[in-house]
Amino acid sequence: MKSLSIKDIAKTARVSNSTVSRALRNSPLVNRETGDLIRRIAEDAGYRPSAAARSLVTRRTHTIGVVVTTISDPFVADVVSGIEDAAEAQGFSVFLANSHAEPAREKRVVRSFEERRVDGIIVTSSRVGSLHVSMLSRMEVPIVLLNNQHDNEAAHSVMIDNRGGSFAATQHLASHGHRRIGYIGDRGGYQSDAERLSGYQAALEAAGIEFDPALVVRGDGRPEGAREALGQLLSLADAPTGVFCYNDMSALGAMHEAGKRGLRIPEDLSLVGFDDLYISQYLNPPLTTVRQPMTGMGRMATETLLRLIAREPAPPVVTVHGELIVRESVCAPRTARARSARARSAG
Amino acid sequence: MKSLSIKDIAKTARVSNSTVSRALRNSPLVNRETGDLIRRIAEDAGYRPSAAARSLVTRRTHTIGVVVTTISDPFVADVVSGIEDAAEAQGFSVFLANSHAEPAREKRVVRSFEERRVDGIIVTSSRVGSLHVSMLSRMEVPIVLLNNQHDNEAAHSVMIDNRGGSFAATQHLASHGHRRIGYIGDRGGYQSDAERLSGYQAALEAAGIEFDPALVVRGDGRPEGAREALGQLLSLADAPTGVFCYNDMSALGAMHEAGKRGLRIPEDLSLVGFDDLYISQYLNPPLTTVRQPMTGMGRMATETLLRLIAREPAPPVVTVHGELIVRESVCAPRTARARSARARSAG
DNA sequence: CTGAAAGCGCTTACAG
DNA sequence: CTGAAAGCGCTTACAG
Repeated sequence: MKSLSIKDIAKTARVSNSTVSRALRNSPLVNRETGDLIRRIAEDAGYRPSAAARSLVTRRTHTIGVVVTTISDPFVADVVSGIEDAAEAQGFSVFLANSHAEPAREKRVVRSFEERRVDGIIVTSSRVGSLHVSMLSRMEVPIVLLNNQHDNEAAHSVMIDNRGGSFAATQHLASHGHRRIGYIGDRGGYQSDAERLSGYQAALEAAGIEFDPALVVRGDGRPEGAREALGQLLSLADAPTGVFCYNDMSALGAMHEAGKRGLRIPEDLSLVGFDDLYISQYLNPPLTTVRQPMTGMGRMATETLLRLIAREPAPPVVTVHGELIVRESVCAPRTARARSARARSAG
Repeated sequence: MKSLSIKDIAKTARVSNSTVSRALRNSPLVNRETGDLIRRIAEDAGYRPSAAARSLVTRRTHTIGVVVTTISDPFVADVVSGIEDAAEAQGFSVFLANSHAEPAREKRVVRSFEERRVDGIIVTSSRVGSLHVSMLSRMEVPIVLLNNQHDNEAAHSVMIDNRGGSFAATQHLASHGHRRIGYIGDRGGYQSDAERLSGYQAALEAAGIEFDPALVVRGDGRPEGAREALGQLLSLADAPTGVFCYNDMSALGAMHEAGKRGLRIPEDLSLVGFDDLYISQYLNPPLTTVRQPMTGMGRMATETLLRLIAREPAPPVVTVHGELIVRESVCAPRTARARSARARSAG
């Protein structure tokens, strides 16, 4: 039951622990034949060196801690997939922890990562919570933030170019002739939300469209909140004909709400999302959106982190640019007359 | 930089290491005041006991390893969320590893879990790969399989009642008057696929509908495969009016393909899924499906595993029953005449 | 090339 | 209630 130790291998190989240790790490200090013998014995016995014992002396655990709000979020899941792939490729294991944005939980997670002596930490799309600023910067290991929602000069980060992406999305709507363009934001999105709003405004300005604050409403980054937000937009006297949504989940909710109200996408309402979740291409209609390379960003975050762990230089901020993926949720707006006729018959 | 050890705390508290160790674990063997003092000193210093050092002597790491095919799968992500929540609640941390169903990767993952001396392992919806049978049963730690695709008597498991769920789904279609009911399976689904097929057949029989092998086609459990599979079904001379899909991802693909062909759901084609992914309620139309309590199943798997780790008795198999969630993707089939009329105009 | 020894940071009988 | 000592399973100067 009890697993084998280096001593057991040493005994059957009739050498010292030191030699076994060296042989197993393929040290050139060991005689070729002796090394081969030891490795064969270890292999046959199914010996597995204890990572705990090793890390106790090397002071490296080859583990990284990943904190997410919730792994149930498809965006987060993709990011984590990229993180794990990149980590595994370099012999690192990942501890995954949900924080659910609960301060108490975040504290426990950080404590646990400290006790486990993770070599580094990645924090994904952190919302409020206690993780910020002080707690993170007090930590002794490198930290990489991915799409974090608050400025944090203490840590390295991988960020999507929110402004550029939302500019492209909004411009796409404008280029189809939309003049009344709404924005459904995320009230919990902080920095991302502010930046996407700013890109939206810049695109309006570039298109010579006056910014109307009434066209900016906020959901919660999920379908439910977006449904309500779209409702507000549609109750406007001069409702938008196109809407840019904070993310695809919001666009999904908006699509659903529009359907409930008998509005067709894109004929009655054009919609653009942000993220390009896997499912977005299969929606009805397929969603036009700004692609975030989620697994790629997870990979980059890991690469930055592993570089920091190895005390190699790494860029403090890597900015990733989204790509507008044009599908079928945008078309030219209907004329006002056609719209009101339809509204009458639908009402 | 170097983190504090028990010695540092002992020194400033002017007691021995042993006493610090005891105080930190709230041992009743320590004088109340001394204990309080030690705990305060440790707290103020931000001391964190080394999990590695502790586990070296206790032979417990309070970690579990979780192997998934890919965390990008929304079903898997929800399961893992439940696993992590239940583990965290009991002071366990989780190592997450993608296997991507690659045998080489699976071997590395298992080796890594062995070296890290995880206290137990959960394997989710494992497809082929090398994890099965021998490799798993050789392991010295308890293992729990969740919706595993192969019989494995060596391990405990948490399973959805595939047969019951697909029976209900198929029966739901039959009860709406469908007589030509297709099944889009998952060619990589092994046991789950076989059981869902069996439930489908049982429901047909119960409804007095003769089983037609031509109505059974297989995708890959994802939208793409289902699109192709639906194409096969629709090319039949006597195409089905309703289709039960292996999972919601397949239903999403079928929905998309139907839309491309100008078929409306449910008027022209009724669809039922399996899983009840978060997004399914927001599809257009909202998907009727069999709910799998994914996070709950993750929790149960963890609870079973922790029980085994504690050497308490645990049920070898816990079967979870799905619930049919009726939404809007099923209605009565159109008459043959109406259908062919529409087919003509659409063609 | 090899081994004996010290030490990583804890826990836990054992003795007092 | 407290401490000295041994030991968990490794790695790594140090000496040969």
